[in-house]
Amino acid sequence: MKTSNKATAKTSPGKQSADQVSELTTNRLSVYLRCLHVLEGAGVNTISSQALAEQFHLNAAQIRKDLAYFGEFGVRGVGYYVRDLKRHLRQILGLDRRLRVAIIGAGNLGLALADYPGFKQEGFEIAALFDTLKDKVGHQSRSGVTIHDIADLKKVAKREGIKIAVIAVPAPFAQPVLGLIVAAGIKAVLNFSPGALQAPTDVKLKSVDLTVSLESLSFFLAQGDAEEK
Amino acid sequence: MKTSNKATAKTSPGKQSADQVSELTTNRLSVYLRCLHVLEGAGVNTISSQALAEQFHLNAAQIRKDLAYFGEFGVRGVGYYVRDLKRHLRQILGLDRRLRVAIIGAGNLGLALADYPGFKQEGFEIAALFDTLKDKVGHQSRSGVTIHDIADLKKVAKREGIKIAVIAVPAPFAQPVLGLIVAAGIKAVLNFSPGALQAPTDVKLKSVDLTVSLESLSFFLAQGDAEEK
DNA sequence: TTTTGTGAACTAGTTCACAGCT
DNA sequence: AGCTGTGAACTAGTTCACAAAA
Repeated sequence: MKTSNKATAKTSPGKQSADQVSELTTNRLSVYLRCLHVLEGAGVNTISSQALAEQFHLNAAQIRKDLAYFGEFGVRGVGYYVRDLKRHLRQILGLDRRLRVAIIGAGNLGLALADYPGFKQEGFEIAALFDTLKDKVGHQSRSGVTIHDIADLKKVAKREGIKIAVIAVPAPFAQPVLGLIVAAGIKAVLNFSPGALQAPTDVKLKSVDLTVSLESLSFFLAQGDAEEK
Repeated sequence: MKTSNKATAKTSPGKQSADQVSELTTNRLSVYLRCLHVLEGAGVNTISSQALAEQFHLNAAQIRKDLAYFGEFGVRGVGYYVRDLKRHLRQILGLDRRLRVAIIGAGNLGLALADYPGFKQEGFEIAALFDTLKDKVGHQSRSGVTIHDIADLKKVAKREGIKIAVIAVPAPFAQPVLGLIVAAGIKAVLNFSPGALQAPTDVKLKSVDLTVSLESLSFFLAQGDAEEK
């Protein structure tokens, strides 16, 4: 990084400004971290962007550019030290701490997510489930997560230090539930219910819409059928 | 559509060329269709792109452009007829037929997806579950979907006319399972396991990576914490 | 020599703005 | 008058290609 850098006024000159990092970039950081896990497991100490790109079907220039937003982690002529870069990425992604998650909706999907092993892996901890049904409240998921009354969301969220909420309720309840989440002071939400939700700008809402995904696949199939004559 | 259109050689001039429609566009078509469901339910007969955009927080020009890829569905001075456009969108998305889906992996997530009501809604039908565990094979999900041995995937897929596969197995099995899916002649796959998979070009693979989604939220929280002083 | 970090070039996607149809 | 359909302008994202560092 040249110090005589005239353009693109960076707010904090050292690194970690993250002024306006695209979501596509942050998603890729997560992918890179997973690649590094694999490499570390294979006993690799150092990796070039080129080699990383080839091994995991990525683009070398993009890897370098994504990483360069946050600092100079590479060594010219060598590449990146796997352990070092992994540590940096975990720190950038905020994974260097336990992140407590609440799942709203103790139906099929909510309970499945609560027991999903992939979450625990990288520092996420399912701290609570919430539902409205009286005969679910007080019980636990298979893995031992307690189901609370959704009316207690704010109280339990504060007590348990919950930072992320997952919406797994039927579509008509999604927007009101989001309201409760926002009122509880939670700033990051992963939504599994179909349809767009409206959230304040200081709350990060990410949606996984299974219907849209499936219909997109259906479109692909319909096109294929139409084209082949 | 002017007939004196010189550039951008369309393969089939009438409509429905869909030469190279972006995935972002097809995802939005699915969103539009859902909006139209709502409007139809509310008894609305006709809607302008402007009104549609305002009501559902979309962009009017984008709606028009997305739709114009596939034909001239609007009426100048009026807008779009809700019932008509809905029918067109269902046809474009290939939803004017039952689409049979198989879920591979009868664990928590697979079983939850099998019973997910959102799927049945728009013509999708969960026709079969697959697993390797002998004590699961032969049983049924809560909603009555039979669990087959994954070794029978090809046979059952042919018999049941399965067009879409959903991967809900632990990460290490995802790539080999995809191999079986491809060998069974299924051309559209929705993958829930973390990590990138390699598929032939004639197979459409769509991945929902929960880890990436959560880590992206974590990044957002980490940035917020770092900036507020 | 090898490989990073990065301006420049390119490609994709979105929004504007308006001619032309109803 | 009202609204679509669409080139043109703009914005975002990706890839190239190379100077500078180790």
